[in-house]
Amino acid sequence: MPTRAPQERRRRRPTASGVVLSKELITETALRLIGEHGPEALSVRRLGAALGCDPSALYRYFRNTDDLLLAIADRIIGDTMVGFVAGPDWVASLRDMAMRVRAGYLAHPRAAAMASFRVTRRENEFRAVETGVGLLLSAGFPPADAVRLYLAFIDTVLSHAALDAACHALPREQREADERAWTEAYQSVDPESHPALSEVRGELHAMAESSFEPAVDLLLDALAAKASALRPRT
Amino acid sequence: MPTRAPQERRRRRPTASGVVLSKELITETALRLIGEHGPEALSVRRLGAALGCDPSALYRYFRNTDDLLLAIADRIIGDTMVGFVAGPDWVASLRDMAMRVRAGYLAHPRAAAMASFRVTRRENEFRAVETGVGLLLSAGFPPADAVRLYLAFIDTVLSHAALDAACHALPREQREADERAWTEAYQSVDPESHPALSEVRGELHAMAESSFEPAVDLLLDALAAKASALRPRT
DNA sequence: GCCTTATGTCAACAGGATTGACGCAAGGTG
DNA sequence: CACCTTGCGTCAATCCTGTTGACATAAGGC
Repeated sequence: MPTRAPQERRRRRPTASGVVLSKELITETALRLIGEHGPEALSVRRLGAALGCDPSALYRYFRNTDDLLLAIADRIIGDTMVGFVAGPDWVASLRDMAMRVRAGYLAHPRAAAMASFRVTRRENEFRAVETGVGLLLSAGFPPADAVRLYLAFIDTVLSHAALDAACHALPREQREADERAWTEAYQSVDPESHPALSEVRGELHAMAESSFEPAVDLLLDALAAKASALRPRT
Repeated sequence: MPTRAPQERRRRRPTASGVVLSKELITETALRLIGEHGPEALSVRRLGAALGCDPSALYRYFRNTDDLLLAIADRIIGDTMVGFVAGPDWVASLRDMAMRVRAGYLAHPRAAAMASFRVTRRENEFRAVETGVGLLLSAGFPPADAVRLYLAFIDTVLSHAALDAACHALPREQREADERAWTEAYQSVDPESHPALSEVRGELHAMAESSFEPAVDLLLDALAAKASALRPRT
């Protein structure tokens, strides 16, 4: 008879409220907590209460809160990349990756704001790096360039996604006030002291929109140009 | 006799240690504290200790710690763009702007990390938009494009700077652990399941570095290419 | 059925932000 | 010069936070 894997062998004693804890249940609950009540709602005490266990029980599963945070971040990465398959067109595939990451962050705006700049060192991040670097290698970049360019790409994607997520996490009134600023406050600039702003006055409303797609497309343009410089004729 | 401005009229009683408090002294001390002892050294208690006053005295000057943080952020923005003048080369000028923003954020990472996603709508932001849009107009872009492209540019700069700042704001152990991950944990990948990672193994240390300059340069490359497509021969 | 040990619980600690009451002294006023 | 208002520094208290060590108990292999 096959012995079960060690991590499945672990005994899971139910808590006082009858729940059986697991890493998965904890990260899920944490994500739900953040989504419902904001990032400041995430504390070991509140998480324990939401799970129906003593706060200190969490330390049997995560070394500390940072460890928990990384697990949450990795779960978001995993969710966003579910069902993704790299196609033959590396630029289109990277673009698909970018749009997925953004969608994943927008689905959990508040968690994204906390975790977007961390290296999770976990399986899902592993796979994302593998995929992205693989695409750049397939484009013909040598390893050193593939790594550097992937980093520039993914950081742009992650940080822009975090920016979008942060905006979505703002209270509605504040977000609308920020948007109105571009179409109202900025309209009455003095042409003398601010000639450029005055000249583009009619277009400033575009500043209220997300720059995610333009920025990613500019970056992909630059990558494509670099790649075709590598192989002048294909 | 001219009456002094209300804010100058305020009485400033010296603290027990003889210091006379002010908004300026408090923000300066907070920045010094962060610079000397790391970002986690900023707490009301420690700030009070550094100033030689009771922690609660700070609440006479700032509504709460968030208010204090915004004051600090505003000071950083001001410092960042001091002395900047746009030159004739629009690409170089945008690059200069980018590097200044980053330097300003990195000098005070924690404050930057917390405030970088907000729209200030104050004079400094005003001037930055004026300058940046003006540079793109001078490059020959029509108003609508100048606005959209400036947005993509500045968001990339701001969000990458925030990303860098956020990494620098991490406690040292966490940051070092994140960096080590690329040279250690990621080294032992299975070549079978992760062929691309395995191929670039020797270059992964680059992932621990900042992608700010590569990303900004890629974006500027793309902008320059777009501009020269506008005016094939100058 | 026993023994090991994983794991949930409890109590405690240090340090965080914030607030309300208190009282000193700074400064305008007469 | 003396008085009175009030700005503001101080103190003490409250309620949070993460984290740890001792303890108890049940799960599961034998």
